[in-house]
Amino acid sequence: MKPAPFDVVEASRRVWLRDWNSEAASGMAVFTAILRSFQLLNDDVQRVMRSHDLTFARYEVLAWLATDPDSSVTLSWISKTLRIPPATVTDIIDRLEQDGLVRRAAHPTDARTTLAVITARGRKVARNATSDLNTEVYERIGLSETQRDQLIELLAELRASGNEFDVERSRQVIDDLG
Amino acid sequence: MKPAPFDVVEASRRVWLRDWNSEAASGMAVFTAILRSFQLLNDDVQRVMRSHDLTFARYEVLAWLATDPDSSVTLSWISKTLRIPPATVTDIIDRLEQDGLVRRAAHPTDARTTLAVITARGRKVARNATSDLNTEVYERIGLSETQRDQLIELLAELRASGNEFDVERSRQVIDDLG
DNA sequence: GACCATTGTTACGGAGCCGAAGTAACGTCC
DNA sequence: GGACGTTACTTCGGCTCCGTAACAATGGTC
Repeated sequence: MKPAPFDVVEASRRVWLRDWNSEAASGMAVFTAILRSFQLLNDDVQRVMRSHDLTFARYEVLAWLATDPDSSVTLSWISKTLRIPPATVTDIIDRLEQDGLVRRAAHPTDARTTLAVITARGRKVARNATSDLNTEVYERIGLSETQRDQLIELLAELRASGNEFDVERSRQVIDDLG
Repeated sequence: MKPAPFDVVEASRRVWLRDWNSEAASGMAVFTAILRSFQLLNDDVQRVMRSHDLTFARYEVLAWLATDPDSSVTLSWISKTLRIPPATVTDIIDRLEQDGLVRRAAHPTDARTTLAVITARGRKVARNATSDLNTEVYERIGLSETQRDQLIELLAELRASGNEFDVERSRQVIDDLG
């Protein structure tokens, strides 16, 4: 996509400062900047996804399944962790199953819950897609390592304050990964 | 929506550092952090939009029309500036027109182009929606003024390096606003 | 006047979200 | 051990936006 004729974030900010207040203006600028940055990167991500016959949502599920040592995960875990509505999880798993990348399995003790299990083919697809994402998008983001860290840190604070994840439990869970 | 059980960004980063390289890991973390921050704020934005019978895309168009002194703008300008595909612009204007918030008008000199003109009702709706967005989302973002500025600055650099907007022309255009 | 670019529209399928309803299984509390 | 509320997943219909492609009409250029 071609560049916009000007920086919409900065332009909007001027308008907001004129018509509203500085608190609203900076908040608006934060949201708009995040939205536009997302769109920018997402365009590239989608391109890679299409070349692997995936969508980002399907890829995300696959990627988590591929990293999990047990290679299986409950559908509700997917919904909670990736913040995907249950009805959409059903769609996604349907499609992944249909493509032979995942299969549904019964939970050993809880008859209500369904497990998603990655297949060998799914594992291969996940690995290839991630490899492409890395070289074609992630490694090309135009920021220094220091800037990336700052950005990640600021957004972590934004998310924590908005209760996007459980700050208390997070440390334990993550330490368990290592 | 309820918080995720842990910080997915940080968890993914550990996995990436184990399986790939630090460049890919920080890039992935940047994208994921932006995505999740967007989702977090967007949930609130959508809530406000729904209460005004708008979508964010329709609101954005309306808000720009409301601030423009001439109150009219070509459809192609909308497409380029807000990065909305032409076919979607047609949909959006159709709906705004149907709701009586905007009307189409012929361009005075170029018979190919169509102008979108905001109505009095559209102006009122835009103002109310913005007011709610400000108090219910933008003014509540959990970052200090300094942090917001840092964040906006980092994202501006990310966008500029990704050619999201025309850096050269942007200064002129924005100075013209003031 | 021929040629190409730009503008907007139409049509089609795909993806994900929303809301609401429904089924089935689990857990708890009296 | 039965009633009740909760949790897990599915189904359905509708909506919005995207991607692609084709098309008509106009404008600009050589």
